[in-house]
Amino acid sequence: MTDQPVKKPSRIQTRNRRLILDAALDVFSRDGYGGATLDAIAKGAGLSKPNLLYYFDGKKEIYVTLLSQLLETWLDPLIELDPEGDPVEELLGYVRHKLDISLDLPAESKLFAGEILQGAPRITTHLKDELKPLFDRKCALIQRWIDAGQLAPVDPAHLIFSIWATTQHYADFGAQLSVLLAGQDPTKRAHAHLEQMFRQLLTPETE
Amino acid sequence: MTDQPVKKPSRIQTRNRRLILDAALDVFSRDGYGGATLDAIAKGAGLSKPNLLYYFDGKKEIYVTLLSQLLETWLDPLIELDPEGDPVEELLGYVRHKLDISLDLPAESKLFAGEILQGAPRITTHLKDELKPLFDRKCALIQRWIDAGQLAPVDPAHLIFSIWATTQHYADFGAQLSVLLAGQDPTKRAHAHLEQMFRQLLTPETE
DNA sequence: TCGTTGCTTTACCAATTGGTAAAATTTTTG
DNA sequence: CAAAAATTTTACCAATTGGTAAAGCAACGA
Repeated sequence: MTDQPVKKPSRIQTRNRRLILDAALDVFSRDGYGGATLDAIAKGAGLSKPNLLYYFDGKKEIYVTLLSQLLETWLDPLIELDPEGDPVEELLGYVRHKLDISLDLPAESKLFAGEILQGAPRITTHLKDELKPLFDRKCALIQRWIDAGQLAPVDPAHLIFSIWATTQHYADFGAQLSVLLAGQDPTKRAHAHLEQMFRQLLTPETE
Repeated sequence: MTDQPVKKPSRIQTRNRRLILDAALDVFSRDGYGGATLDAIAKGAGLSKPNLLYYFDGKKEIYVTLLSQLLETWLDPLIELDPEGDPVEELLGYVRHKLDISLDLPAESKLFAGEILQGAPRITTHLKDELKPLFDRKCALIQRWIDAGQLAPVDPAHLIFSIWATTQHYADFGAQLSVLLAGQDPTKRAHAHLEQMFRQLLTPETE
């Protein structure tokens, strides 16, 4: 069973692949998959186009690599929901964490949103294999918390959707926000608002 | 001041422009602006490409026409927020209405989301001139309701963002939802969940 | 019925795009 | 250092794309 034709990558390889992926994130998130060009990515990475294609097999592979790496970062905070912790605080912590990510890494969020928007044609497999099982586990956990009376009765799946929607909104619709808020920084108020909303929704009635 | 070189459009014109815009909505919302092609739109409309360009001056004009028509439909339900009605019910009605639109017209929602996602480069003007003033007026209205004690104290702007985010999510992230919910229809539970969440958030404390 | 106008088709085209072949160069290794 | 391997450049190319020119056809008012 010694099938390891995979050599460890050279320093040059790691550096250039990194450069390419960074540039690609910029371009793909700004122009969408269809609007992005290899020339733009190559330019952004400071490489020639054929050189770029020496590291990746094509436009699609760059894109998919980017997305699947991203998906892991994306799932992490959800994984960290601790069954042992206080349910309300765990979920509010998740909201905070998600919002921080959206505010700090809008390009990543946009890339992901753009792919889903177009029907997720290139990552449905990843969604099914990685996101779905995790999602199901966390829904079950939330349901257990509710059954134990530690959480107000909410629909676990749609609660998660609401968290995703409200937090991602600050990244994905950033262009709209900056028009509507006339450029003022939404960070503090966003945090306060989501905290208020979800705390009220989740806190169980203590009679 | 008799400057009216604008003739009323012929029946053929209205029909073909409609055909084109319908096809364009399909293509743009599925492939994004950059990924969409005039050939695909022409094919969808059942016209030749040059024929299509007889009705519109180019790709961009089709797209912008589509978006600005859409923006009006988009603003309508917000306009209808009635200062005379019961605040909580008015806002919950808005949530319901928005959710219905997302569920019924996902392509429209996706088109809009896609444009914002890419920084709204082609409709910032529209946003500033039409959406912003309306948004400001409605924020002020919500604030008045709060001051009158008819609504729990929330941040008006971020409340609106949350409504937009949660309702649009069902259209824009439809591909993700259908993976996570394994195809079951989210309609009923979505309505119930959002009603529960926003009612709780908005109902003022009656002590 | 004729001429004007409006609509459609045919035949193009220049620019861009994703991608390749192979030579030239640099880096690593024995 | 010399050979082998890895990396980069140069020179391409076929397909696609947004768009045009101009001829053909249809409709309609006088």
